[in-house]
Amino acid sequence: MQNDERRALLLERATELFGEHGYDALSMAQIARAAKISKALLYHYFPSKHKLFEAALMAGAIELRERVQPDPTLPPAEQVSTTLEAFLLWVEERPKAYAKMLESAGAREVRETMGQVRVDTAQLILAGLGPDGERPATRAAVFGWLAFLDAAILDWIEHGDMTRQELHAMLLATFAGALIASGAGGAPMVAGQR
Amino acid sequence: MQNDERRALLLERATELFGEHGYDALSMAQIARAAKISKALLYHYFPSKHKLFEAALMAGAIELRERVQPDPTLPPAEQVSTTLEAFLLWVEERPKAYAKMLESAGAREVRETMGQVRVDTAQLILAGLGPDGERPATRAAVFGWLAFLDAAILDWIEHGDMTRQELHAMLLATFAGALIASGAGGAPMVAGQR
DNA sequence: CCTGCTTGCTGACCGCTGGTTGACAAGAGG
DNA sequence: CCTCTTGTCAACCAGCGGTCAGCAAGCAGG
Repeated sequence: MQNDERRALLLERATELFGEHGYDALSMAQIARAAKISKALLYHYFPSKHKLFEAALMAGAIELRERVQPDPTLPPAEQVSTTLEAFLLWVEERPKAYAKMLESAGAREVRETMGQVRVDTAQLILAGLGPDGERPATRAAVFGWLAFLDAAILDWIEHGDMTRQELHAMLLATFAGALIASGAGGAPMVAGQR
Repeated sequence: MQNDERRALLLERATELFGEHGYDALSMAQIARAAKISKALLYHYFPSKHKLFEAALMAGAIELRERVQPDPTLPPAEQVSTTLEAFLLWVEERPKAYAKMLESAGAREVRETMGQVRVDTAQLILAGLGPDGERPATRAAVFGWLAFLDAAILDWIEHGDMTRQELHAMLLATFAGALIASGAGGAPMVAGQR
């Protein structure tokens, strides 16, 4: 079998399995068994479990980024709203996998990688806030809100008793509230995509 | 050495080490070596790593609960404010250990335990909110805010460029903002201790 | 046809982890 | 003196992430 073809196949299968079991409940031996190859061959294509997970994560992140790309012709507040909506739609398509990915963020080996993703996202939002984005309280508020976002989404997925529209409105209002609470003018809410 | 005495000593030492290294970066063999006993003896006192961690966590939780107990003679809004202040003071005394505990929450084996702690905390806050506490959006908002709280605290610990007063004001305003965003009246903010 | 090199692939192994077990030493009570 | 309980540990287990020597097959050159 060709090198690239097999690699792509393995990545696809691994992505699926990670989304089903999470990072630390899934062993390399299991992945190899599911793909009907030896563990050593799996290590031939991916140098470590951490890197394999990263590759699977990045594949998803690229697709997500395309889907939530804000429309720069819209006013800033609209951009935030539609980007958030696109994000929630994306989550709604794969709720269990998203939940497992959030869980996996706590695993020792991938904590730093996932943390970096969050830092990048926060930086994007902060950059859109202009000078307010440099104030420590605003930085903490944006980090806090990203955690709020994920926790609220987990609750949404788990209980299933809210509409996407309700959640969207609550998240958006909380974002504005957090910015105001941090002392930022909260004026030009420019979009931050994920 | 007496049974209870040794057990207490081991618990103390383990609490210290967990606060220093986190759950998954610390092995039972290391704990045993630090206490100058064999691993098997450690397992004689605590049936599993998970239970040992739980015991260490509970010891801290009891102390914390005493310190943040709200004064029921104060008006509800005051109770929230002073409880939050007491909590931040507690964190400020052991910032690194608190951060490590938050990190440890992601480890597979203790995730459920830590999740339960958070559910209990949320329940306490929701109970204080009266009828609004039963609305799905408010429940999600409270869960979200608890995550906001921890993320903002991590940012505060990591960067060290905010005063406790600033953080306190930001967290309190965000809490009110989240409640309003969830559609709750936000009126009688009754205290929820940790 | 044979030889030799590359390439895809594997079984067996390593050090570590959380967790278990059988046995030894010591003190108490008869 | 014997026995029973209690504290203690070395040695072991299966599973983990990760490594390595070597097999099998296809292709090139003589």
